[in-house]
Amino acid sequence: MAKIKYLEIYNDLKNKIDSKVYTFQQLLPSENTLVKHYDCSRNTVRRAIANLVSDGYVQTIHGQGVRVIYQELKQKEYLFGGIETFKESSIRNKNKYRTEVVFFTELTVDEEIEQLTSFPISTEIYYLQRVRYLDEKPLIIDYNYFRKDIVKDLTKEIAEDSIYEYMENELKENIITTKRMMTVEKINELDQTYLNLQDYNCVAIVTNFTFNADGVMFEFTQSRHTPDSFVFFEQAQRIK
Amino acid sequence: MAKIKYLEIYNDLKNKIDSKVYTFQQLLPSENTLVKHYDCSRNTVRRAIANLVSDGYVQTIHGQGVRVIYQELKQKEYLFGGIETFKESSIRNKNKYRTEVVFFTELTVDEEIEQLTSFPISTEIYYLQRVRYLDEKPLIIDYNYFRKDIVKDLTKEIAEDSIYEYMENELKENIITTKRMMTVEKINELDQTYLNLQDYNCVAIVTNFTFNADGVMFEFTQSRHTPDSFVFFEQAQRIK
DNA sequence: TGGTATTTGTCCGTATGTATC
DNA sequence: GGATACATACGGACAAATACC
Repeated sequence: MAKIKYLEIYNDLKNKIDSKVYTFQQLLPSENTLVKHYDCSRNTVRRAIANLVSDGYVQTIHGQGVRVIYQELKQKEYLFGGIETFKESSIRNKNKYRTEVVFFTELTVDEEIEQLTSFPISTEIYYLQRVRYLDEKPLIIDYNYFRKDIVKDLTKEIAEDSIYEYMENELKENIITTKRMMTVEKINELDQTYLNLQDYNCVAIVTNFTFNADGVMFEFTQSRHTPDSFVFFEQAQRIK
Repeated sequence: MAKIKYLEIYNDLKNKIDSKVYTFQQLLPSENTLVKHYDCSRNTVRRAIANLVSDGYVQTIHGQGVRVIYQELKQKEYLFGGIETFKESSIRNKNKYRTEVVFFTELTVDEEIEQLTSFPISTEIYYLQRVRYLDEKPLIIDYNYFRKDIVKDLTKEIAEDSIYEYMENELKENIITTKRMMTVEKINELDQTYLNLQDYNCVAIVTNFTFNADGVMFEFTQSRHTPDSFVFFEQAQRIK
C-alpha cells in the first residue's frame, strides 16, 4: 500500500465523518488548520477535500468553510456504487453471496455482437451467463463478454469466484474506468427461469463498458436485476 | 461568465474530442506540450485533464500519456446525467418539452413526510406533482417537495417553466449538490392515469436530495419514469 | 541489458483573487 | 475596513512508470 499523503488525509477525514467526529451540517476545520494538523501543504489538504466532495461527503462554501453533508441512510438490502464487485459489496453488506455460471463459451465477435458490445468484429471473446445469489435469493443475471487476449485463460471456476480478483491478482490487470448505463426492460425467458420476480414484468439493467489501465475496453456486461432489490446511488455537482 | 483558465482548457479539449480532432484510443499531446500551447502552468493543464477523466472522456496512463476513451453512443431518445434540469436536457436533445402541474399545495412536514424526505418535522414546504412531456409524450411524473424558506414564493406558473431557473436567476440560490437514488417500483394509480405505460407494470424512480450552496437540503423529489424512455449514464474510476 | 529521455504522479511554497463574517 | 476562508494560478522539485535507443 503506497503512502500517499492526500489519500491518508482523505481517509482520516472520511473516517471522522463516518464515526460522527464531524457531523451532518457541521463545518470542518479550516484548510489552514488542517494544514497545521497534518503538517502538509494547502494543496494536499485541498486535494483530499476535493475527493470528499466528489463522494458527496462534504460541500465547500466559498468564504465560509467546508460543510459535512453526509448522513447515513437507513438502507435497503443491497447497494451498488462506484466500481465495486459483487463479492466486495456482498462482504461490505455482510451478506452471503454465491455465483453460478449457467453458460460458458468462447466466440468471435460478429456484426450482431459488435452492435451490442462495441467490440471490434473478429475479436476473440469469452461469453458467459452468471446468476448471482445473495443469501440464496437469485437477484441478478449477468451476461458477460470478455476479451480473450486480456482476460487470459478464464475458467468456469474463476467465474464462480470473482473475475476481477483474478484479473488484478493473477493477471496484474488493473480495472480503471467503467462507463455505465441504466435502463428498464421487459423480462425474458432466462429472467423467468432463474430470478424470483414475483409479479414484476420488467428488470433493471445495468450495462457496463470497462477499460483497463491501457485504455482498452476489455469487458462488456449486462446485469439484469430483480426490481425489488435494485438500488443505485449517485452523487453529482452542478457546475456553473 | 468568469474567465477561468482550467475550464477554458477543459472545454477546448472536450470540444476537440467531441469533434474528433482527438479520436478514440488516441493519446492527447503531453502535459508539457499543452503547457506551451495554452501558455499556463502544468497544474492548470492537469486540472483540466482531471475533469475530463471524471467525465469519462480520457484516462491517464502513468509514464505513457492521456488516452481518449470517449466514443459516441448511438443513443436512445432521452438521456440524463449530472445535475441537469428537464428543460436543459430537452434542449440539448433538441426535443419539445412541456411541464404540467397537476397538483400544488403547501404543507407542514409531519412524521410521515419526514420519514420519506428527511426534512425536519414542522418544516414549511411546497408539495407539487408535475407531469413532464417530451414531444407530447408523457414520460415522467415528479413529486416535488421544496422548503418554503428557500424556494420563496413558488407559483404554479414558475413550476410549469423551470424551478431551478427561477431559483438561480431570481432568488440567486445556487444548486450545488445532488444525491440520487435509482430504484424500480410497481406502478400506482397516478402513473396509470398520466403516463403512457403500454403494458409495463413498473416505473423507474429517481429520488433526489438536493443541497444549496449553504449545504442546506432544500429539495426532495421523486421522479417516476416510463421504463421505455429511461436511460441513465454514469462513469466511475476504480481507486486502488 | 542498460541508460536516458519522456510522461504522468505527488508535494511543496507562494501570490493573488473573491466571498463571507 | 479588516480578518478569515476558499479558489485560482504559477513555478519548482522529485518520484515512478514507460518508451526508446
